[in-house]
Formats: sequence, C-alpha cells, structure tokens
Amino acid sequence: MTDPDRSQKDDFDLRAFLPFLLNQAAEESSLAFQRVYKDRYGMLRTEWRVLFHLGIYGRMTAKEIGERARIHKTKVSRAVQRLAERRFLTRARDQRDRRCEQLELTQAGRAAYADLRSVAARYDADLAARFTPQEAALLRRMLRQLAGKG
Amino acid sequence: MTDPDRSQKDDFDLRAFLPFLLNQAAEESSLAFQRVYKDRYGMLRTEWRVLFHLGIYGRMTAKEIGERARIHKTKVSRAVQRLAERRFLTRARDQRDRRCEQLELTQAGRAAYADLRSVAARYDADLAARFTPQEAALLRRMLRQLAGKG
DNA sequence: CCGTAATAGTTGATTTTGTAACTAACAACC
DNA sequence: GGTTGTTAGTTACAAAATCAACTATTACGG
Repeated sequence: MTDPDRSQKDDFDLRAFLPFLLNQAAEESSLAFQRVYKDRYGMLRTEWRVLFHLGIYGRMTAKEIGERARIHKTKVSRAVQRLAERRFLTRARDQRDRRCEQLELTQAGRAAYADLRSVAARYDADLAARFTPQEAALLRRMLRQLAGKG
Repeated sequence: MTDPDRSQKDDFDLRAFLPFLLNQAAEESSLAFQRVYKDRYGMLRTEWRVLFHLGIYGRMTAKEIGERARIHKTKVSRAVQRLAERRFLTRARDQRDRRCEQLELTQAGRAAYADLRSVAARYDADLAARFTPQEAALLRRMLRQLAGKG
C-alpha cells in the first residue's frame, strides 16, 4: 500500500522533475494507442511511426524517415523489414542511386494507416480535451521546444 | 537531406500528436541527464529512479518503489540487485513479514544520490528556464495530469 | 490448524534495443 | 581510371525490456 503522506527525508521533488514527468506522461499517454496498433496490426512503436511517415508524406527512403522522426537507422531498417514482410509497404531500389530504396505503402498499408490515423486523431483530441484549447496549444508548443535539438 | 517543405499527401500532423510529441520531448530531455548517471555511476534509467526514491523517502521496500514510480517489479528487482552489488544500498529482510526486504542507501548510495540530485536540480532549472515561470508551472501541472492513471 | 488463495520478490525464456562492424554503391580527387 | 572517403542500409553480438512461471511467505476460510 502506498502512503502518499510518507515523510520525506529530503525535499527534492521527483514528481516535478521534468525528465521524469515527461517520461511518465509519455508512457501513460501512449498506452491506449499502443494497444490499438499492437493488438490490431501487431506493430511496434517504430513501425507505426514509419507507417505514418509514409502515409503522411508519401514515398520516401529509410534515411529520410530516420531524419524526420529521429529514429536510428538500424531501428528504421528493422521496422521497414517487418512492414515489408507483412505487405504494408514495398521497397524499390532507386535507379539513380542504387544504395537507396524508395519505400511506399501498399493498399494494405494505406488502409492500416487510415485506420490508425483516425484512432490517433480521436485519441489526441481526448487527451487535449483535458485542457482548454489555449492550454493544449501551449503544451504542444512547449513540448516541441523541449523536443527540438536544444 | 530533409526537405521541410515536402508536400504532404495527407494532412495529419504527426508533429502535433501528443503521444509522439511527449515521447520526443521525454527522450530529448533525458539525454543529458542520462549521460551523467551513466558515465559517472554506470547506472541505468531504472537504477537512478530507485536511488532517488530511497534518497528522498528513506528506507522502503521494492514493492513501494514500484508503486510510487510505476516500475514493474522485475525491473525494480534487477535494479535493486545491481545497486546492491555496487554497494549503493543494503537489503534487510523485514522480520514482521519475511517476504519483504527493507532497502536503504549506504553511505556511497547517499553520496551518489546527493551528487545526482544537484545535477538534476540544475538540469531541471535549465529546462524550465526556456519558459516563463507561469508556463513552466502550467507545463508540470499538465504533465502530471497526463501521467495520472486516467 | 489445514488447505487455498494472495503477495513479495526472483528467475528464465523470448523479444527488442543499442553498438559497432560490415557490405555495396557512389563521389571526388589526383 | 584507380585510390580514398562517404553514404545507405544491413547484420552480428551484447545489453536490456517483457512476460510468464516459479519460490517463499503470509492471510484467510472453514
């Protein structure tokens, strides 16, 4: 049983420490969405991100996805492999530069994206609804500021 | 090369999606602090959290730490093991309930905590300084709201 | 008390991640 | 046009997270 009134020996407030708080909020707020992409499509976190990048921006290379989403190239490589195995995307060697592959969603990939996208939009609206529109907008601005390579 | 003006095929804004944004902000804002506890004490994320809990609240059991920090018991168990090996904490079986162990920081553990605590405080102040005090306070409130089991 | 259920914590098997070394293709310089 | 350096992506191996099964102890119901 947790005792919320336990006397502290020290006054550092872990619950206010931003890296800790951000992690808790990120974890908690990802849970419900995670259940959807995991249970419904057997995807991992990196995989839905790759899927979304291709869904939003259209055809691009693994490198571009990695740069945009700040995902390490090995993670992108493995996510692309799994998505290709499950026929969510196709890989085509770029004839101008045969090191790269142009990735593109298949019909199934676009369908999965459309579905998850609508779930994500609803879910995001639910989260934002906990605040006033002004607060929610400020929250996003502050998070973007913290996320930016600073 | 990332082209920020790439035409979108779809207007979903991944960069505004809260779970994504929160994860990016959490990752980015943990990096610099991570380097300190990792390089200076060879600790992992779960380990500094356990250390901080014992430093702040004093002696407690693995279960209590898990509940407070929302860390799964296997993660706590392994973190405690490593911290005990490195002589940052001691484990003493509770005589009233011999299933539990009362964990307590050693001298070395308290020293490491004191050091990391001051780093954390400075680091947190730096992060908060990107905003006005009002904004920072609001940010913490909003994050706590998102982190809360709801 | 005795059997059953619950709890604290650990261990083992499997998955996922992270790091570094690797292959293949291109670029650029002399 | 061959050597050297760079880039895109993969693979191999080690570190870590996850999940389920396990041990030891306590709590409860009859």
